[in-house]
Parts: sequence; C-alpha cells; structure tokens
Amino acid sequence: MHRFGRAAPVASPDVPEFQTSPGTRDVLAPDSTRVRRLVTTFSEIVERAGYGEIVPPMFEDLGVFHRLGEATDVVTKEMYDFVDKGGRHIALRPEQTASVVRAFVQHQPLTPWKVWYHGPNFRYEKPQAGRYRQFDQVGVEVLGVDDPYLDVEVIALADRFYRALGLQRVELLLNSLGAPEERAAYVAALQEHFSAHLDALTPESRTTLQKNPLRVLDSKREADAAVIADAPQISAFYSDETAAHFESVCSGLRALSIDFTVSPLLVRGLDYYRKTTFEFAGLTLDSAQNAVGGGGRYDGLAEDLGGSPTPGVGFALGVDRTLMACDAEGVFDAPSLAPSAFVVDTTGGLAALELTALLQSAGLHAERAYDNLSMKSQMKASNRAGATVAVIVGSDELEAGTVTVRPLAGSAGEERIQHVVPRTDLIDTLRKLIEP
RNA sequence: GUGGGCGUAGCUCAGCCAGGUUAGAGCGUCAGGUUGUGGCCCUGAAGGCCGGGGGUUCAAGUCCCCUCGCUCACCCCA
Repeated sequence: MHRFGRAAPVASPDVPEFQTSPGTRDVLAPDSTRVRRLVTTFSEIVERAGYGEIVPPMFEDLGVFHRLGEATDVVTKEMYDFVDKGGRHIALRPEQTASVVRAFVQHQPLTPWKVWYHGPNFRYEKPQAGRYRQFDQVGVEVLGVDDPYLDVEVIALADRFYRALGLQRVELLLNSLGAPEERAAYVAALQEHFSAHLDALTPESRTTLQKNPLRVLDSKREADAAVIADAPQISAFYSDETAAHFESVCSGLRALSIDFTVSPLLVRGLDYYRKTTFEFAGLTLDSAQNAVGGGGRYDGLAEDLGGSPTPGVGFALGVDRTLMACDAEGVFDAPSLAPSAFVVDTTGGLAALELTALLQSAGLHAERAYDNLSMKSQMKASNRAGATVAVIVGSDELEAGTVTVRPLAGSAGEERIQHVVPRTDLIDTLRKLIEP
C-alpha cells in the first residue's frame, strides 16, 4: 500500500481524528433502548407514588455545588468548572441533589415537594470499571418532611425499582449519621481515636484523617481493619430523637419486608448527609465500584443554599452500574428490535420503498434492504434482522400487483408455507400472522 | 493525581519472548455454488499507516525511548 508515496494525509479514514473524550462514550442501540426502558420503568414506579419530574439545567453557578462540602473530592477536585463569556463561574453538575434543592429554594413550591429526575452528571475522575466522567443517574428527592416513614418510602421506591428490573442480589446498607452536633461530636471522637493510633493507620488513611475523619471508616485496606474496629461507634452519640428516628426507619423497613443491614461504617461521600443514610451494593459486581445507588437525609442543605431550614431526603441510582448489575444477574436484557416484516424486492427497490412505508404507517415494524442486493442477500438480511415474515416482490408479483408472504423462523406448522396475496390484503394477512 | 496490563482487519484475537520473503485465523460483510427464497455446508472476494512519533539495525508488527488512547486498581464515588 502507498507504494507510490503520497503527501501525508491529515488523517486516514481508518484512524478517526476524533474519538469520544476520556470517560465518555457513545451509547448505541440496543443499549440506548435499554437505558430508556430503565428510565421508563423508574418513572412509572415513582410517578405512581406522586413524584413529578424535574429537569434542572446541566450547569449551575459553581457556588451551588460548593455547598455540598469542602471535604469532598467531588467538590474540591472533580468539578468540571469554567468561566463563561459573561464572567460567571459555572460548573457542570456533579450530581443533581444540589440543583433540586436550589430549585426548591428558588421556586418555593408547596411541601411536601416530591420530585424525580434522570440525566447525566459530570465528574473529572480517572475512568475505570463502572466509573465515567459523564454518567447517568435516576433519583428522587423530597423536601419539607421530617417523618422517618418518608425515609422508608424513599428507600422502598429504590427497592421496588430494583425488583422491577429483576435484580435479586442487591444489598441495602443502612446507617444514621446523627444530627449535626452529634455528628460533630462523633467526628471529634474519631479524630481523637485515630490520632492516638496513628502508627496503626496506613499512610493513605492518615491523609484521609486530615481531610475527613469519617471517611477513614470507609477504608477497605486490611491494615486499617483493627483500628477501625476499635473506633467509637456513631450510635453512642445519638440523641433520643435521632435514635427514635432511626428506629422508626428500621421498623418501617421491616414492616415492608425490605431486608437491610445496619452498617455503622457506612459513610457517604457527600458530607451534607444527616441522620438516615443508605447505600445499595450490587453483590454480583466484582469491580471496585459496587455501589449501585445511595442516598439519605440532607436536612441542612436548603438552608446552606439560602433557603429557610427545610428537611430533605432522597437518593440517586447509577444507571450504568445498575445495568452492570443486571448483566451480572442476567436480567433486564436488551429489548428485541426485530421487525415483523422484512420487504425483499428484486425489482429495483421502489416496491420495497412503497411497501415498508405502507406497513409502517399501519403501525407495523417493517424494514428492508438497500442497494439492490441479490435476493439471497436480502433473505439473509431478513433472517439476520429476526423478521417474523419476509414480504417478497419479484417481477411476477410486481406485474400481478401481489406479494409473496413467507414466514421465517419461529413460525410453525402450516403457517410456514408461503403464499401469494394481493397487495391490498397484505396488512390483514400480516396482522393474522404476527398476532397469534 | 499514582501504579499495573493492553493497543494487529468491522468484531474477538494469534504472531512479539529468541527481528528475516507478500502480516494470519475465526466471526461478520459481499458474491458465487442454487437464473426467485434465509438458517446448514462449500468456494471466492473485499477489508490492515500492526495507535502515533522517534531510535537501534542490512532489515522492526516484533527490540528501546517518548507520546496518545483503552483498561484495571489505588483514591473517590453512582
């Protein structure tokens, strides 16, 4: 190749000049269809419970997200932020809870305000299994309700969703981080404990300790296990009210027969969480990213964003990780996009053009081949597409105003026999064959 | 941000360690075997800047350096 030499081309057709940016990807059919069905499944479940969809913008003033917490990587190092042409400091949303709460403060809707959402979020992280720079979530948020049974309702929605997908191996981990002052006292106690045993901590955990003592509990390093096991427990710091709230959540879950594991070490990455926190772990996921969803209470967030003190609770579920879990369990398969009819036309293609349009207008899924392929190839294409029947038009049929209807695989018995029908009878004939 | 693995046909991958004619296989695609009939079988064809750049060498897909990308893990999180 290139034996005669040539000026160096800017880019060969085989080596695309542009590809998706790191951590992003194109979602093609049938995966894209699967994503849409997942979102539809979610929307049906939450709308049945009175949640309305909110579509917040994908970018906000940077300050909206800074309220998520200065100790969190999501805010401090992973934000996609930039200054726009108007000099505003903007950030692509790393999650949607902050946007929802901002919208609540901005519009002051009646409470309880129950919303759901789906869509992409952006975090500048190094991509790996189950972790992308642009990733989809579905979620719900409720503003204005203290009731611990609302926490249960919210968790139950997620649980119902996973079940609707067919997932069995998803574990619910539950914890309460207490009210702010309880949490602060606990953090101080943790700080004291870990500082007294610095030499027992891994270097990584020592670094974490300085930024966010709570997160040391989340270490999965073996070497840290002993000192973590000896650490004080959050439950010792609960007020009576916090303890009662948590107990109501637990009893509510039991009343709904939702299995859960109380995990005192469960510490979520966003530090706005108060009281109830939870996470759903995909037990079949062997990657390090096995959290398929998580959420909790954020009673102080509305106030942080300039509103009046308003309790809030919600969750976000990772669409990609949820689908990974579905793959691991072999459930919620990609939908079939197989056509009912595949038009095979050896007379030049005009008949195929007309017939596919006719069938599609009648509400049938009809496809065809292009570029005047041989009949053999068109039949192969019918088979490959998984069509129920091939509708054949050759010169005989064209002249007679008929089509040959040939049932393909899946058909059985007498229906397998192909027959010739007038074009005017095609739709009725197909309907009989397709709807058993 | 740090580290490991991998970049060869549309896809999955051999070939690299021990450099040596014209770079292979399977699947897929197209055509033919079968002049109007898919799946199974047979035959043929198309399809490669061997990620990119530099170096060593008579000679590089193969060895060295750099770089980009993918991927996995740490970290963090969904």
